[in-house]
Amino acid sequence: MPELPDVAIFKRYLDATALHQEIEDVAVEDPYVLKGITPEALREGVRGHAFDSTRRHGKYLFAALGEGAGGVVLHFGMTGSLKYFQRPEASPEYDQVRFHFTNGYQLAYLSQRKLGEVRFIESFKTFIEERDLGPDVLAEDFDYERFKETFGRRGGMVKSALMDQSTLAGIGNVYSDEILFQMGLHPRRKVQDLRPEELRELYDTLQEVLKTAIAHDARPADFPESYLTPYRGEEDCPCCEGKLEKIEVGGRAGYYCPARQPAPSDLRH
DNA sequence: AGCGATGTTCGCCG
DNA sequence: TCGGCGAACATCGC
Repeated sequence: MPELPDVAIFKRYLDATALHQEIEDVAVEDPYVLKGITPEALREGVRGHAFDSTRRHGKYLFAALGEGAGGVVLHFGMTGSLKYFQRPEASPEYDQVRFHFTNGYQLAYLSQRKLGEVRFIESFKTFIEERDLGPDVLAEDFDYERFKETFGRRGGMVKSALMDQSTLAGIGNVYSDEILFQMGLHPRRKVQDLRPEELRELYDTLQEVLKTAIAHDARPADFPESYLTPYRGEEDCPCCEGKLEKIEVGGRAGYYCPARQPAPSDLRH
């Protein structure tokens, strides 16, 4: 479930495995996942270089080749991930792009449903601007003032606003539900109806939830017992004796606890 | 066999 | 100009 915490773990994984390894070749299984570049041009761009640092912005991971050589942007869609391996029998299914290193290892970009993308770009900063991505919600300089400026101006429902990547970068369907559950905020509350202290608490909660997820390697099974995510799709609420509700918000399935996250008055009649 | 799924984009409408 | 909505993208699992 590649949202910010998952991509943060992919970043750590790439940093611990494929960094500083000379790239010998690139194999593209399905060019469909390559956007804006041909397999040949990608190979031309990376061969002989090494990934020398990585950066993450929201759900995007950038692996830089260093010294103005550009780099590779990875986006994981709904089903993407990375695997670093050596022996052919360890080769994963659904690999779309493989970077072969001179040490005999490969880094595979996997995407079972091909909704992710791989790009070759010059500048990550430019890419972020062109994509119109909002601030990364775990960036150093993303303070409460910044949150108020961007998110606080939003109209619409709080769940939809949290998931809008041009407002805030990094939060998707699963973590928006978790953030709202932890705070006890109904997904259909209007952003403009939030009291100042609620807006402040939302900022604190979203940071706390994302950091907690990363601290648990973005593995829902390891999340604290008070977390909703492992219970998505199940009936019983982890916080009380009641049942979770499933509703549609902005075309996405949202799960919440009606007891903990009371509906706003304008939704009752 | 049909439907839903963790993501993004685009066009249409109010 | 923004937000809501539905469809589209590709594919798999239930």
